[in-house]
Amino acid sequence: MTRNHTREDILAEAARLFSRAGFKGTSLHDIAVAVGCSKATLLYHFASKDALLVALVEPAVQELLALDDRLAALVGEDARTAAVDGFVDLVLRYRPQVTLVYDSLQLTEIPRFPGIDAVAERLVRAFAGHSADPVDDIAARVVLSGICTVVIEHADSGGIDLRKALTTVAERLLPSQPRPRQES
Amino acid sequence: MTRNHTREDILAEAARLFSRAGFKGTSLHDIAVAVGCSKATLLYHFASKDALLVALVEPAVQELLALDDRLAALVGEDARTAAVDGFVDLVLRYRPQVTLVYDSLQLTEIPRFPGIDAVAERLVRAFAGHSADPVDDIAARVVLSGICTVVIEHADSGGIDLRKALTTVAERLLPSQPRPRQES
DNA sequence: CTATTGCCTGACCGATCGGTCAGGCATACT
DNA sequence: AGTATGCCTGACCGATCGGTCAGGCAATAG
Repeated sequence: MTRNHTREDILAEAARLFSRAGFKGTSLHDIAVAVGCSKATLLYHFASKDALLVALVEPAVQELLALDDRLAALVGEDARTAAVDGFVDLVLRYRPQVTLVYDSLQLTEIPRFPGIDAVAERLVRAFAGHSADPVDDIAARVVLSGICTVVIEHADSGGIDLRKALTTVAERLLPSQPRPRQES
Repeated sequence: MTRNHTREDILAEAARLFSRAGFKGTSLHDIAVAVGCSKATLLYHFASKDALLVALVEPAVQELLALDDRLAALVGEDARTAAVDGFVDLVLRYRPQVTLVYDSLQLTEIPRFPGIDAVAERLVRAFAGHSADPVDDIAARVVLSGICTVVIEHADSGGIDLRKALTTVAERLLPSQPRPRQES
């Protein structure tokens, strides 16, 4: 009965509040009230506010790293398709975390995961089909970040399948014209 | 000599710091130190921290409203082209402000400008070429927000013309296939 | 000269922040 | 029985937050 469901409650409420008001915009007091426990309890389960943030984002980061591994084994058209599908799926399943990282911290905050920038860069390359054209690179960045923001802001404008719409959009922009495959 | 260049200095430093650490992540003390004046001076020139933010964002909002007016007079292909070109230009010229609004506040903050959401929605419609296809709507949102984020994060990856690349990307995604024009 | 006005400041205020700590209260073990 | 362990808490701490206020210091006006 006195299970450790409190820890999970804290994570859930923190995700909700962080993604709504941002990391700095949410106090430990806010979270404690939402969970229904004391502020000291938060700091019993998590060493600090930063540690809470890390615990929240960590599984999403792990999945991103796993996607990165999967992508490393693929080339050409398969690589881009897997990148788009995998990324859209990941971003949809971890929406609050994406909101958090994308809105609140971005350049600014404390707990940068090591090597995550390199992963993001490889993802961009995969989106661009490893093209050498700088416009393709920009296109990949627009689509990647655009997907994030749309998922964050999407409040269900008509009951369309967001996953399918996003992958369709990505496919429409990224590869369409026949392009000589190059490198890797 | 004792001109009011202090006010402008405050605005410039506030834009710099806000866009780097976010609105809540930047204190009046930080700004005062950067400007080289006292915190009280900030609050002499601006009624509050919020008022400083509003003063900072206001010209960009005015230009966005002006773009909205210009767009209202156009239809069809002209409307979308003007929307893309105008938006890219605006976002490039007001990069710090865009960073601010996009990163720090978004859903959360205080000084929402009235009717700005409607303007953004009309801009999305223009990007979508007023298509009824929900996928076109999603595409427009991806491109619009993607452009914002890319401009924010772009640290000059090779000396390409970012303006031209962005408009090219937008044109590539948005209209390409022949599409029956519908509604004004 | 005095008076007014605009720009600026140090000192201070209450509120809130993240974080610490000693201890309460169960349950489980010996 | 005692005692160890896990979960939780109220009270408190120093730091920092946005904001106020009385006054100083030019320059200009009369």
